[in-house]
Amino acid sequence: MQIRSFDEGTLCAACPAFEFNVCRGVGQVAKECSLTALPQPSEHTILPRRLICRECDLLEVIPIICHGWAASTVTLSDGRRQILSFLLPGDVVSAVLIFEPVIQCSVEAITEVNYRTFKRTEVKALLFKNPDLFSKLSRVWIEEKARVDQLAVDLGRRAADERIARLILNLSDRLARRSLVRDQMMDFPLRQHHIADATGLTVVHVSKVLSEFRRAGLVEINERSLTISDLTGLRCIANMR
Amino acid sequence: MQIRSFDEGTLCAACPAFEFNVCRGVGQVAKECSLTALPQPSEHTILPRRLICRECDLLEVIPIICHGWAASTVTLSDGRRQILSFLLPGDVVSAVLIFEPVIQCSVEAITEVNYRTFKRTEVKALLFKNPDLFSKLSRVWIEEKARVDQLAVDLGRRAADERIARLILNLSDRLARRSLVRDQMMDFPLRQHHIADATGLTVVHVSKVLSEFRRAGLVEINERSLTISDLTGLRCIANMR
DNA sequence: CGTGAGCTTGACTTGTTTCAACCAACGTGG
DNA sequence: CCACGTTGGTTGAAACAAGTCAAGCTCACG
Repeated sequence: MQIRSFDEGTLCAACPAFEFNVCRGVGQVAKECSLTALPQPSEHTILPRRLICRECDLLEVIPIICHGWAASTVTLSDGRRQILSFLLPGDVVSAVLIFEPVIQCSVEAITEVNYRTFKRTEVKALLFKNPDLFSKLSRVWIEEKARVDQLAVDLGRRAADERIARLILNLSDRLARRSLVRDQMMDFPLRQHHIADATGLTVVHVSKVLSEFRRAGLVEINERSLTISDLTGLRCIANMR
Repeated sequence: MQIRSFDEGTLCAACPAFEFNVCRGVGQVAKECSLTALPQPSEHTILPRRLICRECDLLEVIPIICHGWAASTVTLSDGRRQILSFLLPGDVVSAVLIFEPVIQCSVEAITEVNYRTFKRTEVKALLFKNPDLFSKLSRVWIEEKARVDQLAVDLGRRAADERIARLILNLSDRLARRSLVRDQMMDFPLRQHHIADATGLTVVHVSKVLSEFRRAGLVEINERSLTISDLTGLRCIANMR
């Protein structure tokens, strides 16, 4: 299964921001989302572990992921790292960039990542002319905020197994909305250290919990792909306990 | 020291959202922020521990705190609670409400709270006519997001004493911007359970850490007020370790 | 063939929670 | 007036979840 990429039609419906990606070259979609006014976005490809941008960078541009996974991260002076969100195909790197040129966290490619960038000034101008686009982008923005809120609750008040179970379920949901899940099986390029950094745990502990999940028949992980074998069980761990 | 209220001129400068509060009745400020088009906001006062709104409420209105402290909280089914932010005089309850009527967390008064509400439709309409107001509100929105991001990092990657030190310093900064700090002394209506819920710790542990801080001569807390006696020391604990 | 990144496992340590008891302040109602 | 419950804070002992350290394994890569 190699569906780390995007299915344009579906994504456009599931993920408002993605309209940016397809606003050129895909006639049908372009008409729908009235973004044809934007000039051709510039396209970039970067290797795993490389940075798309780094903390405090001045970006005159809004990057949107087209292909691959990335993570937005914050690193403390002593090396501790927190991943604030995983970016999937169709995600805006950060909706904040629409109004503010300086980004507060680094964005690192997990897989090979292909992304396109739009000039902020142009997007902003278009935004005011087009209330439909405006409401779509504000939804993106609101969802982004809701996810960090949720993350804070998870990190503040949930145990290790809950956090990991929820991470898996969240990713699975987001991938499913992009039609990137088939039979509970999905592409899963995360290393355990990504999971650790996203859940505020250590790699060692993540390994132990994941082994436990596997032993309990909840998930199977191999070859950069993950299958949820016991959805109910996983949900159960994720919600309560 | 009883400065839990606001100094209108200062707040208006320090805190864009506060202009909403003063847009009526304060001629000078009203002219500056061109919000006179908005009808008189409705005013409310509620007692400590009461809710301003609850999770999933449908709010056709945007509340802004004028006086007192509140907290926006999320509560899990088993009673675990996480405070996502403390709301001080001049704060919008949640910038999300400008575009989205349903609020994702409860907002609870800590002290007696006085707040005013503005109809979302009216604010929204005004927003499009007034790019200056727009950019001010987007700054509020961005700051709100930055704070949750920071919270997530703290909860994910920092130890108990760091979290508590940072909470105190953050509040002190925000109060200082509102001229509510004199000689490192500020009104501090938080109970230890608020600190616990904000830092993802237990009340017992908060008590221990705070006692430690007091013993080390970092802070003094009494009678609902807090003094930072050793700013450098506190900063040191907050940043590194 | 060596090197480095990633994963697993076990033994041990530590930070935080849990449980419990106790005290102080406060308001309420008899 | 006292008795009482409630809320908030403190402290200590024991339990536990997660971290640290360390060793060993696989795999990919040059």
